[in-house]
Amino acid sequence: MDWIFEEWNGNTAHARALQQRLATQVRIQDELPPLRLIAGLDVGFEDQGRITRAAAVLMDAATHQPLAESLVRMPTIMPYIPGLLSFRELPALLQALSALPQIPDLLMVDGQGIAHPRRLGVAAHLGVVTDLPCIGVAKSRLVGIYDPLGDEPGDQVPLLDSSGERLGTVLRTKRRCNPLFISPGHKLSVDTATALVQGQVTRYRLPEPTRLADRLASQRNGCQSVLQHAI
DNA sequence: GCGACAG
DNA sequence: ATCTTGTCGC
Repeated sequence: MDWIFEEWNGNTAHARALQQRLATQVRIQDELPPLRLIAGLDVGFEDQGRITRAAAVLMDAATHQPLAESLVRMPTIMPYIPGLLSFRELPALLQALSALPQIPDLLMVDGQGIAHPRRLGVAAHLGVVTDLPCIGVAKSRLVGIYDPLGDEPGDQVPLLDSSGERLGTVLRTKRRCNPLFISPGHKLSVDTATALVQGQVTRYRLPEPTRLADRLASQRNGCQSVLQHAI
């Protein structure tokens, strides 16, 4: 259990088995408590990947304004392996989340939710571990099939399992930009997750929470605060 | 066996 | 993800 957060022992079979057990705890539901605070989360790297940086940005859900932010750095514990991303990023993400001054009502993570080979993408894993509503906002596809989608912002098509099961939504948020792959991580449904993401999109491809977290976690353009009054 | 493959 | 300049288009 904790072995994977300590020192990566190369046992991918064990990691996959753990994912299958945790996927059992993912809850997909329509009801969602009133939300005032959303946290956007993302991870970046420094020193050629040896250092992992995780950023969390606390947002006012209604105004899209950042209220607080946190940035943590720690040694990278394992390499990137498709399907096992959460084990690589979760430790840092949990630290960044706990460093926020308040507990958010909803999390939006850069990566997949249940649109994953074993239904436990990083957003689903983080949701189960924290027991908070969580949405996966990925910039590209890991699994699933989908039909071509329109060019207008708001256009969307379902992301399906090979057996036709609904995994998420392929959503166009901006013209001439590749679509986003939205999937529930925990405590919400595909439709709720999609609507909530759309509600946080302004003029950019990414919804504000993950857009700001991405900006903060990224090594490029230095480590700038995303808080307005901080400039 | 061959390709696909979040970040 | 990250290494990197200019460049095409709104």
